[in-house]
Amino acid sequence: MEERARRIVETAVELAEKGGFEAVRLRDVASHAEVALGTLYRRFRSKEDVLIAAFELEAEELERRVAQRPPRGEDPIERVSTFFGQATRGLLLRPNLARALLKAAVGGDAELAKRTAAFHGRVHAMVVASLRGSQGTGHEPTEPETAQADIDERALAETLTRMWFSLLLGWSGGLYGEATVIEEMSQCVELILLGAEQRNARRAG
Amino acid sequence: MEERARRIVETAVELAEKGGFEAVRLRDVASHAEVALGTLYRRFRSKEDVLIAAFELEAEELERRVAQRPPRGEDPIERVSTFFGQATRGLLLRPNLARALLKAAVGGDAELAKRTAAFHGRVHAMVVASLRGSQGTGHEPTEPETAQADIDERALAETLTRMWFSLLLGWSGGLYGEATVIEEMSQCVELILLGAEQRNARRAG
DNA sequence: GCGGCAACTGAAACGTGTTTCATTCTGGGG
DNA sequence: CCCCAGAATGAAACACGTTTCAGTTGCCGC
Repeated sequence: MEERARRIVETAVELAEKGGFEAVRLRDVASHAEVALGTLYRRFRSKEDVLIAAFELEAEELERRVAQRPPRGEDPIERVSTFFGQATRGLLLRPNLARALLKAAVGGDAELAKRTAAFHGRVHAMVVASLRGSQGTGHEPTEPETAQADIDERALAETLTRMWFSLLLGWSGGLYGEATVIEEMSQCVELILLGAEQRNARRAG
Repeated sequence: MEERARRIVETAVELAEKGGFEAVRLRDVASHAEVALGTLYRRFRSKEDVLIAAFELEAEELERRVAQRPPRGEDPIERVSTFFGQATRGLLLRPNLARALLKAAVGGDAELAKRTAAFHGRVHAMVVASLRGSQGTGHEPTEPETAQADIDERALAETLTRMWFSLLLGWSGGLYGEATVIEEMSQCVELILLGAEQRNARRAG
């Protein structure tokens, strides 16, 4: 990321940490980042755009953490639950920032929704890795036989990621606390992975 | 709902149908509803507040439709899938309005998040009814033995409703079309209900 | 009727996201 | 060294959600 853009995003993060979405006033962002407002608008289409860029940084951080300490455990259910627990706790370390990022992620227009979808895609990859219990990037060559499983894994990961996002939105609205998000997410992982097992068994049988 | 408030919400719905969230300019709403802006702000805390009130009307409409033609079928999975299909198609009949309502539902503050949660609650009740295959309101007296099942049903319904909402957000952002929402939702219903079956079987066994 | 209080009104003002524009800077090619 | 296209700047303007307020209206108890 180019120097000015980086400063802009960093400043937005600082302000969001302190006071959430509303505290990120673009005039302040521009002046603290020492750029003109027009420059900010040359790089970013909107306030949401700036914050979604920050969300992408957050995703990178999560990827680093997961790469360092990949979820262990025998059971895929356990590994995936652990992953989401880790991700949730990491994001919610800075609650005001997290709320601001979520608001930006759902508040943007269709163009920005694609960038949010890309963020989801990065989470999927980590979920798939947790499912498999490998530290792979999710794109190693696989045997033809596992291609179908691949598709299924991806669909499961997408579903779980959507679920996670939805729980985070509930947290953001004050409906439940961090512990509830993690607990509910574990329940969901269990339900959905058990369901997938069962469905595959029925189709095979 | 009081006369003026009703006119305000109706006007907001009309404008939202035509041009979505941004087209609902509160000055226009007030003047078309023939009230002063100050009056609008006496009744509603914000633009989101007005639109969430509209969302509640939408919920009532859905409840009427479901009461008239409750989802049939032998299988709970089939009934719940049918319910969500019906709900999705009903909401997406007016896509601009639907997007506006969703944006309001996720964009509000903590206070409004509670009202959104209440909307979810109404959907839960319909999901539970579909699960059971009865047209009940969800509050008939139940035998003590089914109390535990009740809790489980409610948790399942909440999970499914969150899932639905999350898919609607994806639709709203242009990530997928109506058919995809319905299809994905069916997959989820299948996965989650099979998973619940399986989990209960394991715990019992 | 009448007084008074609460609601309504119209209009202005404010804050902040976003746009515009004339001017100034800057770095790379002649 | 000079030129200039593209980028950056500073400042003003605009749009719209939201707030404020002084004046008006309408209703309810007396």
